[in-house]
Amino acid sequence: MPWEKQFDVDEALERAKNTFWTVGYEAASMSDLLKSMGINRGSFYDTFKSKHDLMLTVLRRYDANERRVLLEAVKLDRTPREALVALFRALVDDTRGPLSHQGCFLVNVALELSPSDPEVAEIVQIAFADNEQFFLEQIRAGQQTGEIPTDLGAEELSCMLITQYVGLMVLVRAGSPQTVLDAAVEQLEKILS
Amino acid sequence: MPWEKQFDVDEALERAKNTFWTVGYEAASMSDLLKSMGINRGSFYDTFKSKHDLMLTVLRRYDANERRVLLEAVKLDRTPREALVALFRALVDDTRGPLSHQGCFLVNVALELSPSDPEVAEIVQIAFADNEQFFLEQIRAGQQTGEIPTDLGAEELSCMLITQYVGLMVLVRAGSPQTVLDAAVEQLEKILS
DNA sequence: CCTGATTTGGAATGATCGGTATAAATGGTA
DNA sequence: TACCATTTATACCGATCATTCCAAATCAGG
Repeated sequence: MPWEKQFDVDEALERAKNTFWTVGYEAASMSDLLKSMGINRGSFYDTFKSKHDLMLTVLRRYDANERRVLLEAVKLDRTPREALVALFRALVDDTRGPLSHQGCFLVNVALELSPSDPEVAEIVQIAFADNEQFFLEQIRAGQQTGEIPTDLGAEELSCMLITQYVGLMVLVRAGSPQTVLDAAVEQLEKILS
Repeated sequence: MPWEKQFDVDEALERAKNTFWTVGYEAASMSDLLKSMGINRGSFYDTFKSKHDLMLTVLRRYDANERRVLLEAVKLDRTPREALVALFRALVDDTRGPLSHQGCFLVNVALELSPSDPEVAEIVQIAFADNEQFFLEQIRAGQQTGEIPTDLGAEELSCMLITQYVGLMVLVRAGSPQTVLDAAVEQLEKILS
């Protein structure tokens, strides 16, 4: 089995992400991770160095491959306002299905590790700021075409939206009733029109 | 030293809360807890039964003595709209000071334990629903006196407010810039007038 | 069919986990 | 002062923690 890796690194990272996502960083033991990743101890420490480094790798991968990709996907074939609405609808619709009540990986990690882990905190803050920037761009574009009212300050509104984004993800994970999530998004739509 | 407890149970719970609040449930070891509570193992298991039972006790105590008390305090000498504004201002002002960047104990626990701990989930859901009810009452009262616009649905708005509440607490713990927190609250004030 | 670089599974590491057991210390009562 | 219920401090429990280590297994190049 020499000369090349016997397992798919990307697939292993994907599975590690799911374990961290479901139970959190501290509660995910190395045994849990190795089992879900389908590799053995030797391979793990050779390839990923440590549990902490694994988390950083997984987090950066999620940020690039999922968070940013979602923002781009939601813009396709949509006006700015439609893009914002579609994003928030997608967030609360993820509640249905087998992976429900998991919330957002980034938000979960932010709350658990940010205060004690500067490297995580930096990744989280850049991601949050980037989301806020995305909101700001959509709001400004929507205000120019007239589909979003201009009597609301774009900067303040984008800050409220990032707060709403994070809040919704917590409520989803905490198991809040679907009616509450839907109502919150509905109110948001009203404000944007 | 017999005949009566040698330590203040309430004081011990207060200190336990601070430890859970700072590092979370999983990351708080029994050694950490005993040290911060200032009691020994025997006394602990006699009085509090287990780490898990301690968390439930602390959580219920926080809910009754701090969350509910804050809602009542904020209503004193204030109109409904003023009460809502004062509450959100207080949330983001807690960032300053030595206990900053801790967020809300209830929100922290909700995200870490709700998916895996039904007892915690129930306490959290009742607390969130009670906060939402508080928001709804203030909105309706404010709409009757005319200080809050009636073109916004009170139910939807209260759902958005509980989402904002939770979201702000996460951003505080994640270390978001004060400007973002202030802007989000400012936007909220605009919507309420 | 060797050789040797590489990965494998799993044993072993010391530390720490939550929780229990116990014996010494305590101080009001008799 | 002898008694005794109670709390104290600490030794100890098996389990599990993240990590290290190593011999056995593997297979391309020679």
